[in-house]
Amino acid sequence: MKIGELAKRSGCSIQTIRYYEKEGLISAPERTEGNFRLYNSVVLEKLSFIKNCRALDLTLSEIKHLVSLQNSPETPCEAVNEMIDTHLLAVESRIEDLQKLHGNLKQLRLKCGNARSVDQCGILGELLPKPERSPSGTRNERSPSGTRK
Amino acid sequence: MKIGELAKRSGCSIQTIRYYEKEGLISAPERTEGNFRLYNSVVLEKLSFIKNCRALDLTLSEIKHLVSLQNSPETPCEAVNEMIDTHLLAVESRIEDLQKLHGNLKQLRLKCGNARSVDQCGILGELLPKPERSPSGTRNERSPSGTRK
DNA sequence: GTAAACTCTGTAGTAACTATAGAGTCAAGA
DNA sequence: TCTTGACTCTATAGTTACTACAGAGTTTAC
Ligand SMILES: [Zn+2]
Ligand SMILES: [Zn+2]
Ligand SMILES: [Zn+2]
Ligand SMILES: [Zn+2]
Repeated sequence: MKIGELAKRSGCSIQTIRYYEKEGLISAPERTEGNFRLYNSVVLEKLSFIKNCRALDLTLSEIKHLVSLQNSPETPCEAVNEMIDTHLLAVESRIEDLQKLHGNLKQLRLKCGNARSVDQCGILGELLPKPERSPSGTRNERSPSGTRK
Repeated sequence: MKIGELAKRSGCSIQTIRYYEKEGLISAPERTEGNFRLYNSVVLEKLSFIKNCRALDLTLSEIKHLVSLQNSPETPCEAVNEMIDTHLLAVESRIEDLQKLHGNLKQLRLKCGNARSVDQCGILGELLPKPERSPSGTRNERSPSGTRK
């Protein structure tokens, strides 16, 4: 099986397969005389494993870690559980962030009806820095919520 | 005000400020004789606007678009509303994806108690490709759910 | 024999920064 | 005045997980 067929059968692109090889997620296969990669069906399972992990948003480095664990089958699997737990926490916190963001966007959207001109746009107005409205006692330390991923 | 002070006052890092300048989000300021950037307080407002937008996860290119809209204040602000609406949809869909992911991870986590060895780990077992269990009628087209951002 | 289809390596691009390296500028103290 | 330290400059590389070439070589079919 050459790389093109493997790509079709695995659902990974040719470049992705070569990339995984370069990153050490799958081992370098034999080559034909003409230097073409030659795969057997075992690599299909490895790619499937990787795809399953990627579908859970595990990073390649985490997957690499899991692969290396599989190569020492007698060690305890605690590390696996921890990785999933850590991941769960990250996903949960990301969801919370996005929900806050969603609320902010919803609220912002309400600030403007249609058909105004840009300088009267309620949304743009809201995004501008708050004018220092009160002459006595400045308190302006609020930084807008928001997170990245 | 030199760039260091601007960084402190705006909450953006020095490199970020220079990056925004390179990307055309803020205009290039005057320079001192020694070639140091010299800012006035107007740029503080621009940076604040950008930060507010970034907190809503608007991309730099979207922000650039908003900035350019601000420079033609008489055009209708429809485009602003559309941008926010599009954004809302993207955030909502991302949240849904993550909630699915979260469910999958939770379920996966249940597959393994502690203190097993790697080759008996329920989690790793679950991540491996499903063995073609039934001898009659192969049906294995299920691709695992999951999304990226 | 030749054209099409395939594969190879290596490089650059993506988003929004961050982190250097190596050089120049400026203010204050000895 | 010299020097030290803090600051700034540009340019470049790194981050993540790929994708998309360019330019070359290989294989297959007609
Ligand atoms: Zn993780
Ligand atoms: Zn509007
Ligand atoms: Zn957007
Ligand atoms: Zn386990």
